[in-house]
Amino acid sequence: MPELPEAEVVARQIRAQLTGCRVRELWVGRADIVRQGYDWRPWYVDARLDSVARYGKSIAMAFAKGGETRYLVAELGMTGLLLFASVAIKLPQHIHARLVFDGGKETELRYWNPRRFGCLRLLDQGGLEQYVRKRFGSDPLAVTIEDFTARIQERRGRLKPLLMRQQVIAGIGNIYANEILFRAGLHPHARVNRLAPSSRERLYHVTRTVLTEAIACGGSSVRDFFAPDGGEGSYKQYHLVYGKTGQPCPNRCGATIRRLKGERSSFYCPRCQRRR
DNA sequence: AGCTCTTCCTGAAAGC
DNA sequence: TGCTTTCAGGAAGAGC
Repeated sequence: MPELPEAEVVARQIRAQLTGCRVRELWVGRADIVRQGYDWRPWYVDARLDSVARYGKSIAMAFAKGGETRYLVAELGMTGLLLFASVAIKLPQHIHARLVFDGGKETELRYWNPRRFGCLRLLDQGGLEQYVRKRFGSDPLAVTIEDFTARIQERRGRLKPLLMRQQVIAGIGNIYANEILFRAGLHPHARVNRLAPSSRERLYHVTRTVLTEAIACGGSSVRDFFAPDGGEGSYKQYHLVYGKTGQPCPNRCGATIRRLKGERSSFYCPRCQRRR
């Protein structure tokens, strides 16, 4: 499941490989995968890929043509991938869209998504701004410690859902939320507004460290994450709690990792992550 | 505001 | 072995 680090790896590879290339064709295999702007497909022909950005877990490609800029935004959902054609050839099913650039096989990008929790959007400048404003809060790698703690302390609920709330902090999903909370020594159900200032600051730094390290590793390939070039991320080997129910706590505290019931897989150490 | 439940969807894994 | 059932999960929306 691509989260911020995986999306960042995807954006970087596309940026390196395809920036400046001209679109020959935008092929869409199933119309319902394009959630917004389906009728704008023809515009993209002959446009050039100008830049690639990441918002939370989404990847936004900016195309330029005749002084105008439009965007193709990809939400990967759980199982979505953007793959260069040479890689996608191994995954013939579930390719819902293809972006064909001038220059042959190495310059084709395919959107693969078997479960289709995810979509594509074709947006103009205003559409992109609205999309970003509505859905994405602060980027954890760009936000200052002051903004981060201010955003957090005014909230009332539990810590883990807040950390995964895209409108507040954008890009963190279940895997990294679990890893961050363990490393910060904070319980998933800790009350956000009762965190000590030192805990909030620790959370800020741990979040950035975990995400930065994960990006440097190329992300986590937990089930089926592949970068556009087919590479797998290696950060999974540094996971301390995710998917490790019953195993001894990596801090050697003597407790075993638990999984909270009635909730989407929260993995934590009951001794190292106290609720207070 | 925040919490829980439901929906979307497919393939892997578990159950019989 | 082969069929059926369950489950996982990001995000959005409904209802409380």
